[in-house]
Amino acid sequence: MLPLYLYNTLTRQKDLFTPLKPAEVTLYVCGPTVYDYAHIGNARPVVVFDVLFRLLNWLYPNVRYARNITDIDDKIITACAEQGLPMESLTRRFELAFREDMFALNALPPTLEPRATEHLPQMLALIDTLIKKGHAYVADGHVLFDVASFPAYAALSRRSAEDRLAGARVEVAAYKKNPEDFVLWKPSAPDQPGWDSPHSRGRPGWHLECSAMIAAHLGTTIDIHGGGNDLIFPHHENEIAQSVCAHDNAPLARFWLHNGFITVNGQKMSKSLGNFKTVRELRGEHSPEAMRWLLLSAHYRQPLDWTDEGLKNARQNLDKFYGVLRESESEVVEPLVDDALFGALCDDLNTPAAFARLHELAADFHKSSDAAVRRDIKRRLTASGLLLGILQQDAETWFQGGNAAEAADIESLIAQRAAARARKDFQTSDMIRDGLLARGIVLEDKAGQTVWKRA
RNA sequence: GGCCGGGUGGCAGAGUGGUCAUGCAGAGGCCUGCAAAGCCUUGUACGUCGGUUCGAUUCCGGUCCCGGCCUCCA
Repeated sequence: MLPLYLYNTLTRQKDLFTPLKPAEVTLYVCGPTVYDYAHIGNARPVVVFDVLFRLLNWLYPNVRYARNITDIDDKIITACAEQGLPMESLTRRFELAFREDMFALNALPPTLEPRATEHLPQMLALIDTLIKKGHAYVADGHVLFDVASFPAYAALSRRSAEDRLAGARVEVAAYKKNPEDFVLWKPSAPDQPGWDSPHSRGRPGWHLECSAMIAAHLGTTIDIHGGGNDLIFPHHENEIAQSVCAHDNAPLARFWLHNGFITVNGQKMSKSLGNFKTVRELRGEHSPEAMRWLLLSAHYRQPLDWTDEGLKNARQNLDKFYGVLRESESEVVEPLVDDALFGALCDDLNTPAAFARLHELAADFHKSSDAAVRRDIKRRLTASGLLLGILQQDAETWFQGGNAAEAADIESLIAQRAAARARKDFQTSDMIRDGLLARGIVLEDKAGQTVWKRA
């Protein structure tokens, strides 16, 4: 078994990964706040950590992967008020949309998708523990985490207390003992959703659900915690503070992984710039598989620029591999793990290097006329596709799409063209080919057979 | 201001102390009736200034840019 190295934000280096328990891996990734459609930036961690999930599943017999659904949050409350909707109808709708979009991107469902609203008792118990242990205090119906009680605070982001003070720009609420103290529980106005608690009718604070759900489903210390790099501070710091203080200094996670951000045409996505790209909208215009390819075409920690050219490139690349799989398609092959590709993924999920290996395999395929060699390469491509979550479609479906009536028409024209070519009537055969091209159909003559694809 | 990344050939994007990343685009060729696909060939790339070294894009230091976080955010 190849060793897996992962870049750990905690140590700022690639560390050899081994799970706490030999045969089980626990993975938690911060999931969506369900108040709107997922944008392409939301999709990056989903796809990146999906590759990690697939890789871990290959390496370990039991991987438990939890990705939370944040269905209580001030943004949700605002959206509901604006749209006049009950909270649950809004959150369930966008939770479903999220699942559909991520499914389209071929991300495997996590083992668990716990909802915040279904873990109020656990969150309240956690608050209770923190108060009892002297890490939290009640003020004005709020419960606040006492940052001063946790000297190791902000170790993940490596910010000293002075640095944090220097950077603080937020107005300090009067009920806070210290500016950095963060809310574990806050009171709700009568028209806002709330739950009864000893402190007030209110709702959980920002970071609490992750700590509570990790403890409830995965354990006190998990192997890997993932999310976008914007979450390092303060979200993950606060999760750590809550969990570590509640659990007598047991670490929350051993490996912290963070993905980089996406820009669109070189610009940060923002609603004011109007360049906000939702997965839903994009997958109406582009192949979701090409989107996935593009998402994996840069290393996950690097920034990724989302462009039409990148999508076009992704699609062309996929054409190449489906072209290989299309040849001798009737042959069903057993997947065979390619060590070079597997090794690239084991080196901190180096998907660009993995893609380069894919190109090498395709070139070897075309250069060889040996059936055994070609079969071996197909097996490797198939296994690689399984790891990366690509190349899972039927090749003809990839190239031709689903329209059976049109396909029959095209096949009939191809037959007419073949007849014309047989009698060396190239004028007619070229006319048919040009006519198809005008319809966006590209023909390829190979080995006495003509195949077609959509341009 | 503090913390953290990054500056690689026309573009995208890996990586390494001293022979190739890879893909797209471009040029030439092979194959093809012609194409398409594929194959072959082709490009003095590593912000800048110093240092270490036999040798640095790769290590160290300075410097100039760019980006992210510090406030809701994947």
